Amino acid sequence: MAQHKTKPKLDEKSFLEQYNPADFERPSVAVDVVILTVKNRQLEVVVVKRTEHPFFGFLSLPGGFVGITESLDAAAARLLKSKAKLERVFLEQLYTFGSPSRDPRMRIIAVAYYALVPPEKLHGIKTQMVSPELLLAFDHNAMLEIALERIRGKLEYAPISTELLPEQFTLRQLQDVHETILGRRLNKDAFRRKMLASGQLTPTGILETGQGFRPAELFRSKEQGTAVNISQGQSTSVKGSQKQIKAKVRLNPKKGTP
Amino acid sequence: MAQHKTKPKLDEKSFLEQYNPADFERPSVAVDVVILTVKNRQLEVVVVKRTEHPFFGFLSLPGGFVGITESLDAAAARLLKSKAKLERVFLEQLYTFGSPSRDPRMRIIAVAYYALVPPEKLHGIKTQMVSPELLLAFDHNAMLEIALERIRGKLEYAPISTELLPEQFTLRQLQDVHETILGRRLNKDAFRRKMLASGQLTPTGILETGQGFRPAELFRSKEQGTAVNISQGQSTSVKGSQKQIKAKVRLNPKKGTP
DNA sequence: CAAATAGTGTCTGTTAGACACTATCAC
DNA sequence: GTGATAGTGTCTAACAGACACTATTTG
Repeated sequence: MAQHKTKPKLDEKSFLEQYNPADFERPSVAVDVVILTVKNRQLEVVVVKRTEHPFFGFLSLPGGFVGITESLDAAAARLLKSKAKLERVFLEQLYTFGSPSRDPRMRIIAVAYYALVPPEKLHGIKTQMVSPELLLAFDHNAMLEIALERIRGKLEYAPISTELLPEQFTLRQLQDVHETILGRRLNKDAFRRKMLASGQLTPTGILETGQGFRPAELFRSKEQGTAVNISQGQSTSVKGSQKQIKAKVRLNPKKGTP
Repeated sequence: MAQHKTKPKLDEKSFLEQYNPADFERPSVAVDVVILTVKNRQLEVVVVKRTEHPFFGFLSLPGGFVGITESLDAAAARLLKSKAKLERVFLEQLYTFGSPSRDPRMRIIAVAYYALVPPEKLHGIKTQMVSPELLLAFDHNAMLEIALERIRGKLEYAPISTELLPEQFTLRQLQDVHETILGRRLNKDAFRRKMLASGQLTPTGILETGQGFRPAELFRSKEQGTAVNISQGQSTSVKGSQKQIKAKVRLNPKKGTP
């Protein structure tokens, strides 16, 4: 055997010798979070670069162990805050991954969560475009895939798409988000009708400006609250401005003067 | 406390410092299974009587700890077999419950599964009618509630209702199952049209007999496989008879002589 | 024959897709 | 005015609900 390979090779073996997984009575439980956003008609996911073995140098989803007195939801919210500085965003449990071989070090059962956030809240946070080429550590590609399936399905009956937009948005922006998630174009008229009839949107009477064409009315989502209620921190209102839209307070003539 | 044996030097200091299995308090991980069936137009769930504290004497869902080398799916399948003698049935992961106080003894994280089985497979197994009066131990009422939500939602797009019927069944039986799960009556014509158009059913050309009125054609579900594939045991075909139906092999005149 | 349910045909109301048209901004 | 998109109106196709009608069994 070549012994002179002095490169500090990952000493996984000695770890396993010392802590044989077969001796463990209990698995560890971790939480991994699929944090998704839509930016420029493109799905992106928050990733971190691994600095430890296994998958050293690979990208992975942010994750961490669940404290012994901490609920799963609280652990997910804590990770969201510590790894992506996110605090009051849509967060929901996704699926639990428990293959005995999913982590070569030891038995770790991972409860996956997914979060939806507008891109404005991710300044300075590392993201990657969601694509078939994206390679993640562990079974994190499976987690990402299941998260996408979940939101695609949920899009049809739950008002989750507004979680990916600023507080105020136009119907065109909302349609862009839907088209990006579903990966196909949608009918404009039908989309408008369905959204307006759903009762999930509140018209603000404010029109966007600065677009070079007829301005659209801004809407906001009816208060729904996040899926996971974190009873820490207080209700801070989200900034309602987006880069290409400068909302000017002006009544929609249609609403004001019939 | 110098040990006689020096700890092996590991490259992954941070990993060991943070997650030394000897120091890190880990939760136990259990699997609980919501086993549902429909009997006489009534939803029923498999329960066991607790013989230990806490909730001594209460009813609970069948459950047990996950083996250290066992996948979650395998643990659920094992419990299904040991507690209800069920082997090749629809089984799917539901949700993971991790409140630190959900078990007063110790921290136990429970991965809930749900299974759908025809009532014929539950001879000798204790079940309870699903009703608001049913009181279960721990957070098992929440598990049951989430299982019901899941199947109600899934009924609309997935062929899961056939899992609650014998291999061959009439459209009326299928509609009964749907009505029981949804808790409301459905339109007969629309139900027939939708089911036949869905491509999920295969007509057998066989008619039921002994009903005292015009016999209905028997259908079977197109092979789909169970959600959780258990690679133990072999493919045994399910008995196709139900108590009130004696299927006689006779061609459906409509199909044979147009 | 009567009773009871299976299965078919048809009308209607709702909704999504398609398309045409008008409205309103920046330039 | 021109260019571009917002928003409305209307026709059509697909489909679910409703109901009437025929078909087929047991007794």
